[in-house]
Amino acid sequence: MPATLRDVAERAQVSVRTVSNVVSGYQHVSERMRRRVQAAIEELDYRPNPIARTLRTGRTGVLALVVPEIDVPYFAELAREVINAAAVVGYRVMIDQTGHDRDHERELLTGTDRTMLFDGVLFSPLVTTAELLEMDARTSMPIVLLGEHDFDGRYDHVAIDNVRAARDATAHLIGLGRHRIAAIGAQPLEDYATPQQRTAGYESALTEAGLTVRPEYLQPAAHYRRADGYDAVATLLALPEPPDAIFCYSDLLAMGALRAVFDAGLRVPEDIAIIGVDDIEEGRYSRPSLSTVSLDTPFIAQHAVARIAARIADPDAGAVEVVAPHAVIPRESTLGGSEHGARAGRSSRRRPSSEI
Amino acid sequence: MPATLRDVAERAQVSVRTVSNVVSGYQHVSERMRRRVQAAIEELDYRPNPIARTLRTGRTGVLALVVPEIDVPYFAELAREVINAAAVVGYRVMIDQTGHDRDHERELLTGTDRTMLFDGVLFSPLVTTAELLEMDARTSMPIVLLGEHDFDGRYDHVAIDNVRAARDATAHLIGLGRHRIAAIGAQPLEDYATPQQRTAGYESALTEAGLTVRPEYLQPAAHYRRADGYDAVATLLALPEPPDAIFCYSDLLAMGALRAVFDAGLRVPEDIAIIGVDDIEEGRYSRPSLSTVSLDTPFIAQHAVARIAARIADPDAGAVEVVAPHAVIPRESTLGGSEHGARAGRSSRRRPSSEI
DNA sequence: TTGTATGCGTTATCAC
DNA sequence: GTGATAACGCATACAA
Repeated sequence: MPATLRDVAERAQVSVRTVSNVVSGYQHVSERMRRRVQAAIEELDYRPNPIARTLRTGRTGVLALVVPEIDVPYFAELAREVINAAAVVGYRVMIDQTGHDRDHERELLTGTDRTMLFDGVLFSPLVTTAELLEMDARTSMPIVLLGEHDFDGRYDHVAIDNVRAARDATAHLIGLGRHRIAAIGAQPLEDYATPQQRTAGYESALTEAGLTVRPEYLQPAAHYRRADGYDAVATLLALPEPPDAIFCYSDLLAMGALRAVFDAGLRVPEDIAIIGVDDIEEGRYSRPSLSTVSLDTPFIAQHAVARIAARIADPDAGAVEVVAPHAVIPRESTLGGSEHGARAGRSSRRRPSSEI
Repeated sequence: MPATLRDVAERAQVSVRTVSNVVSGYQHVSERMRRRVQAAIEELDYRPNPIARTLRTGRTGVLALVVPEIDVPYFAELAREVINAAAVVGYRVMIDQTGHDRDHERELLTGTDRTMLFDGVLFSPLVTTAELLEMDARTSMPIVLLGEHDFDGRYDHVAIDNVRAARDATAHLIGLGRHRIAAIGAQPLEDYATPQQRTAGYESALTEAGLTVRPEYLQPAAHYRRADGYDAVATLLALPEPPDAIFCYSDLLAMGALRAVFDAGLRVPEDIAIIGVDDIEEGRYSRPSLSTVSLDTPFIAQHAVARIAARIADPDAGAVEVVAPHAVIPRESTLGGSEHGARAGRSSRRRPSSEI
């Protein structure tokens, strides 16, 4: 049976009020009292009950980070940074995995969920813009959206300029002299914002360069995992005129694509150049190392935590949008080279800037 | 202001007791009452406060999963499975990242941590056996150890037979006809159990095969990340007589090793065969695909959750040890082949068995 | 500066 | 089957 505040008070011959003051570091406590209480606390091995404290104060000190799948490296790396950033300002993080389940996502946002014990949620959503806007923003808890863009300003979010990122990636491929440029990751049946924006950027880069947009080069991917990238490449290679470059909407898709091209007996980048998005660590060690668009994950994490803390402090403040920088990182999968050991692209993590 | 039980009671003209009964699905409630209460609940959009419930019942419904780094794929994949397994039995999971900080680990175990709001912890430890045993098991919360072995039976744990796994991996390399077999991942300065056990297995396999154990072939690795594997290989290749095979204590080390061998202008497996441990998805797509010892992560997750649930239900029950099966999965990094497209080793996840 | 008393929203123990 | 009421452990308004 753990000791309570009252136990300590009895032991130290003081009131619970005083003990509480000591525990929460209240200023106006005499040194004598403080020592007496402190002694009792240690003798009884007293530790405050966070649940009771929360019931009283209404704050849990816990943030939720909601991601589709925690074992997708980008989300895992994001989670790592978020946990660290949150710790700095005294928050713990609870990771929630939606598994692409839209009901689960909605439940979290609307607060229907019964086990809602966090002060705010950092949400890396799949749910559509439309659905989010449908929700009554008043009743739901503090939310910061991650990675999305183009909301109407009702929610805080730390966004990526998806359109520009996609355009930059595609432009990089065009700059290499490629003309048959495919894209993997579109999701025509759903109205998720991110893939749509990336497709828009991809197409605008082609158009700007005077290249025609070929529908058969726009390969959908159910999820953004390696197997999806692998399968998409198989489809592309079966085309009468296969692409000579592929822009993958995620690095993980690209890892699958890399292997698929290899399994087809072709070379990267000689036959097909490949670029991804995310700059996960895996891509710095793969063969060939993966060209990518780096998203500044520490930046995203820090700003997300700062935003949610501000939102919790003042629920009525206006929504803020922060755009995280991105940068094209060319490596072997587009530049080639290093066919035996340049240790290319293994540089440690840089701070990406917005410039390409 | 969210509605409370009392609000609902007033609205429905019943006592709070009755409302509580309806909410928690109590049996003996008349149909008429139930409907009346249900209506009031919906009208007021009432949702029970989990904090208050927890204060009363003493149970949070939350488990902590403690791992060194969430962005290490093995832990991310484990986390995914644990979250899923926990959801089945009605638990949520809070992921805690210790960042290799032993104080942090100890704090979690001894319950010094102030924000302790979970019913039990699944612990994938770095902390030593000795330190764990020092702690007073009575005062700490329900714990299940993951991946460790050879405790004295005071803690539940879901273990891997690390010695055998390492021996099997090494034996696989020996079976290929390799004689200069190195190992990466030892940590001579610390007394972590896992690396010690793997080293023991590695050495016993060599000895059994009549090969000499060469100290210079036992490469330490500070952590188990790609960069550590990369650097260790550099050291091994500088040896007067470099190895012709390497057993890496984790797949992630192996991914770094693969790239390092390539950067040195050598081939895997022709010049150096490589095998890892964990069977992370990344290794099924790498070039060459990675031979590994598969640990049955779903098995580990399910048993861990079952154990912790049992422990929570009966804190005084005897400690139980479960040993998860493992299996050597040979792929291109030891077998070779597929130098242009066999799609080898891309089979979907099997249930590994203990047989090699 | 410290003590007393009330309430946070539930569940559970009694009665009826 | 349902109603009143006492905890759960803490923080704080109000008194002293």
